[in-house]
Amino acid sequence: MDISNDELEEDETQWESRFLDSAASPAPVSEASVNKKPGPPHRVILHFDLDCFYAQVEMLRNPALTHVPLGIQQKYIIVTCNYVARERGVNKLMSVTAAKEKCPELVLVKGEDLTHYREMSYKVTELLMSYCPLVERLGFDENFLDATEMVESRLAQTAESDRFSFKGHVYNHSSAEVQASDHPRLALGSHIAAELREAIHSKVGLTGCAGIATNKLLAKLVSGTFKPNQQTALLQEDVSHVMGCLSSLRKVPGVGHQTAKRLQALGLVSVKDLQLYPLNELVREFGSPSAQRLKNLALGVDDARVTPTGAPQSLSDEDSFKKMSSTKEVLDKIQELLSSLLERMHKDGRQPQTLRLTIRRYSETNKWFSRESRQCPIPSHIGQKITSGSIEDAVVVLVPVAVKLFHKMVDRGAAFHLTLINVCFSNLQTRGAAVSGKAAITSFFTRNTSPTKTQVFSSQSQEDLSQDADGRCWDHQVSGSITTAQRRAETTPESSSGSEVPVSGFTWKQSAVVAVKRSQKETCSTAGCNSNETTRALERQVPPNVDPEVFQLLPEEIQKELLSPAYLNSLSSTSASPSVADIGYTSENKPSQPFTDSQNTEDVNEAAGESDASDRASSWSPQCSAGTSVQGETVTEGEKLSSPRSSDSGFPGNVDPKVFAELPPDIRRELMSEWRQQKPLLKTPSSRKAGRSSTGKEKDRKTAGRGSQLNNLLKYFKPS
DNA sequence: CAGGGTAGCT
DNA sequence: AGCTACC
Repeated sequence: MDISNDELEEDETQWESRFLDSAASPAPVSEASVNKKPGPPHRVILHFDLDCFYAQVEMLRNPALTHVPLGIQQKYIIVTCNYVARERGVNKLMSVTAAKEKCPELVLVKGEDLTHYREMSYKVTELLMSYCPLVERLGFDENFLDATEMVESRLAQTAESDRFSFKGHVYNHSSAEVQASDHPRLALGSHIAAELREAIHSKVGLTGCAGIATNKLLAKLVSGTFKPNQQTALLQEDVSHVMGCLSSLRKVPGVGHQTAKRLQALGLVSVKDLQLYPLNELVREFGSPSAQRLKNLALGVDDARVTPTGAPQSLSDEDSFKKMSSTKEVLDKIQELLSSLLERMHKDGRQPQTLRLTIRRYSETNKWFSRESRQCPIPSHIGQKITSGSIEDAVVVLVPVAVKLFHKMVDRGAAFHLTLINVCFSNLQTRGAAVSGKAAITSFFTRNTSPTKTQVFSSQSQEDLSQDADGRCWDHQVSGSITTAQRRAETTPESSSGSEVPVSGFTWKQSAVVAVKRSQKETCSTAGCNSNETTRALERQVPPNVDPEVFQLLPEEIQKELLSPAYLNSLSSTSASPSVADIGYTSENKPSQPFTDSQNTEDVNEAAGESDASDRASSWSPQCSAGTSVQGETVTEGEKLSSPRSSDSGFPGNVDPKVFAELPPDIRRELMSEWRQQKPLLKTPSSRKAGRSSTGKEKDRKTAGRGSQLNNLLKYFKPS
């Protein structure tokens, strides 16, 4: 059976002319056919997969770990380990106890905080993007790169005698025996892969594998053929061999557990089974698009393009645990997660427009995997607190919102048993300001910056409300209370005045930890331990639209904050936007729509964003890309680097590819980084509906008003 | 599934 | 909002 005809060698002149056509006429190339069928025949796709990524990062951070068996631990499992540990029988996703049995000398490093992994991961992606914009991330440790145009341009420039060998392995062949001249594109692809792996090693310090093939599926399948730090190219003639070697359908990327089960129900277990199964029957089970895709995957056919990933579309933070069943714990956890998330969000520079809270409930009858979530819009005046750096203000306001979302899933007064909480910001809005671009770019590299100077409140949180699992704890009168004055003395020893509490030297997160520890000695909340009159007095003071129960759960300082004239004013000053009430303080039917009234958002942003150019110039100072700079050099073939095709590549339509290719690598990188910020807006699929209010001015706003260096660079761009 | 993320489709 | 998939 002739598999994948469409992927086999085609008439080259036809492809050449198509390529030239689209390169010559940048304008058209209907974006209608956005992610399918399009591409040139003969793509060259690279898949990069870093070796035991987390372990490598930890070994770079602490070279003493390099030669000891090392495991990266998240909770009770080893998520990955270095090769020393693997030699001793340790494997990925092994329980800590099993791993320690196998290898008692195993050194463990906690890997729950992903910050360093995320930073290194983006360094790799951005390095790749400095060579070619078509880079798609898959997790933190894998990247696809569409090298088609790089290959074509080398093909045009390289003498035949210079390109007749493969670098690295060739699947199923001893690569000496392969005539590279029969497979010039893949052979050149293997050279590019080798260069890029070397660049990753020399500039970021990480090793990894690569696969070279004609589509993503194949490149990925083949990349791990030879494992640490090697690469493998796949010739078309060996496609059926690769697919046939897969031990089950589950091994086909794109076929997950559920799909494999449904296929199994149809009697299909091997790849060959699926290849031979009648398409119409498949359509019956999966519908036409999915059926086609599945069958193609089994054949090694994959039309999916390398879709530039761009900046993340959401930021989330989560924690899992054996059991959480008190409201107090939930509140504390939400506060912890939100605090670190807000810090990340601030560094990113974009403004989240929706907040989502996800939980996983315990259930003995292995029903666990299911999660529930609730989300709500974030009014822009609150979002602005994040981008502007008022992180504490944002925490103050968002914690109760998140608690409210929690109570949309878990009844007050009902017992619960959670095993996970996740907090997520999404619907991220790039603002017109230079600030956002800079912050977002540097966010992946920069280390923790200046500590927060002032601490508006010390979070103690209501210890004892926690109480019973019945969840109604905040309703009872609690004895053993301490006085407000005592509490203040304990929680804010730095100052006797409650109004301004400067806590220098602590970041917010650190103070939060400190505060929580202190709070463990406390016995009750402000509300909980007050007499009836006091409680009523407080209730009278509940800010408009704030759920009194939620309000009472809050630390006193937060309550004060919410009652402050400044805060109350902020509610009314943005009359056109939803008040806090709209995002979940009141109980029923708020619109679950993301906040879409962008008009006044724009106004404010514009005002804030158009700071003068000199400010922005400093934002673009060189160290923005420090650490990964691809300084001068090595792109030895600098002039050979092919330029991205502007038409269907997803590359900004207004870039001049020739000019771009000639820019110094670090400048290219910077542009790519910048572009990455815009990319989500350019993406077709879902981001289209989100966030943008059909004022098709997006592009103009973005390209206008960037940093001065960028403005200089922008002269290379044709007006779109 | 474990764990802490992501993205896309429905 | 949930599911499926990927790492």
